[in-house]
Amino acid sequence: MNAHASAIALLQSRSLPGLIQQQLERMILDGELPPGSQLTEIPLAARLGVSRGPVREAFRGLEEKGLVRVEKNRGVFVRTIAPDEADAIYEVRLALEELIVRKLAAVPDAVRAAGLEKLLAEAEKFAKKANFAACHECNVAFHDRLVCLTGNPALIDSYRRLVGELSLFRHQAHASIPDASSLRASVADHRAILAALCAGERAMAARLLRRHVEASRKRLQRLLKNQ
Amino acid sequence: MNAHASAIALLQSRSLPGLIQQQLERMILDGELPPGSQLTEIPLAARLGVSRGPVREAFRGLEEKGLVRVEKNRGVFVRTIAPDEADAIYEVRLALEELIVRKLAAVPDAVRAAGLEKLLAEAEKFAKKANFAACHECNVAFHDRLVCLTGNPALIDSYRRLVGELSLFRHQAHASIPDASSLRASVADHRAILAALCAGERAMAARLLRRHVEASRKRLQRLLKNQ
DNA sequence: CCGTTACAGATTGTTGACAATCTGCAATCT
DNA sequence: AGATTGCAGATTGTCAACAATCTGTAACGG
Repeated sequence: MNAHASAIALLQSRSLPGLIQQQLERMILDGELPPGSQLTEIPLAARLGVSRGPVREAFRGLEEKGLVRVEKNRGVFVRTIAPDEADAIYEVRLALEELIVRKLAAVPDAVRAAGLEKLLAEAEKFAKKANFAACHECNVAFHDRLVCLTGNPALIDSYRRLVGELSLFRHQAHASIPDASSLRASVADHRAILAALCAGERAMAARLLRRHVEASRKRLQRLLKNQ
Repeated sequence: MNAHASAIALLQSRSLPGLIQQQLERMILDGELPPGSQLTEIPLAARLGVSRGPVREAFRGLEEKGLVRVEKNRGVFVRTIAPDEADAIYEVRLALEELIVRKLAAVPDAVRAAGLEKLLAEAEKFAKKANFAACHECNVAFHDRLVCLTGNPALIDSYRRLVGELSLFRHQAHASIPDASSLRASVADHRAILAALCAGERAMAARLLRRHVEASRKRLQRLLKNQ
């Protein structure tokens, strides 16, 4: 009965275009559909076993979300992001991250109760095992957990959108997963940030986070220049 | 020929769903379609002289933009925003505004060259003439011009989205246009902020802006409690 | 009299078909 | 040979029809 209830809830909550959009979004963010590649309606609809209508509706949602670019009478393409744009996105992200730590440093108990150390421990485990994809996933999840802890829906939405676009840029730079040393540095940064937050040291947490984000930005920009 | 060229450009650039979305967006932000009201496909399609398909696509875009809420098999409704949510939105907006002034205070020449005084003078003129709708429009335009001056597309997008949602909340509170004294206070605030920006006084501009946004937030929250 | 159920109208969800547009290739002309 | 034109195939844009779902109403039974 529990399974039934959840199935019913799934059918009621998400419409078909919504599910298609979610699926495509995952594929784009995972890099299965690389930036610049075209999404053609007919093969996609056939592969998903639906008609073109719902697929087109999903496209509109993805466009508004900034993940695809629609060219009239030509087709829809996974969005490409110029280095300047990526820089601009990083700038906004930094402002939001500062808001996040400002809010979280005010509620250290909530941060401690969130069990973020476990996530970091997992990241370290993956790094040791050289499972860099999983490690990177943990690192992304860390930031997402932080923003979710703020409980501010507008902040969560805005932040996730930016992170998604940056993920796109990372794929475009053919660096879907950062290299091992970058990953380890990130995990260490996260540990320091978490410690500062749990101690309620707002200024320290903000400084660490700024350095953390800036380092990530520079790494990616340098990578793109070389390539 | 120039007219022809622009007509062609219009047809090429914007698709039919895009135009419908733009039109609906305007109507929602102008308060013609109040929060909570339903958008039914058939009458809308009939009124615009198109079929339901493009209208549905426009709905998806509006949903992703946070302007409507889609309930499966029930319909789409102009989004309503709870006071808590509005507060949360204000919080993010403030963080973005701080980024805006930080950036603009670094380029006072560009700010001076933007001709914002003219906009403020117009706002004052409208206030004197008791044309409060036009005055409010100028005030909104002032903020929009500021964010555009940053030249950061991600910042512009994020900011506009928040402002749109706040506009929705204002309509919902039956305060589509602030009262006369609020408007005049806003114009005065804008003058002070502009002066600080032109002088490159970053800290002063940030302080003024924070007070300005906070005042606006409190005004709206109080209004909603009374009503 | 109140709650339940069956039904009719209306609205949304999805589909397949048709029209308009684009793309690549081959034939033609200079 | 190189550029231009015309055409066939493929893809997108739009539409109208059909199926599924919801809403309000009226009949029915307790």
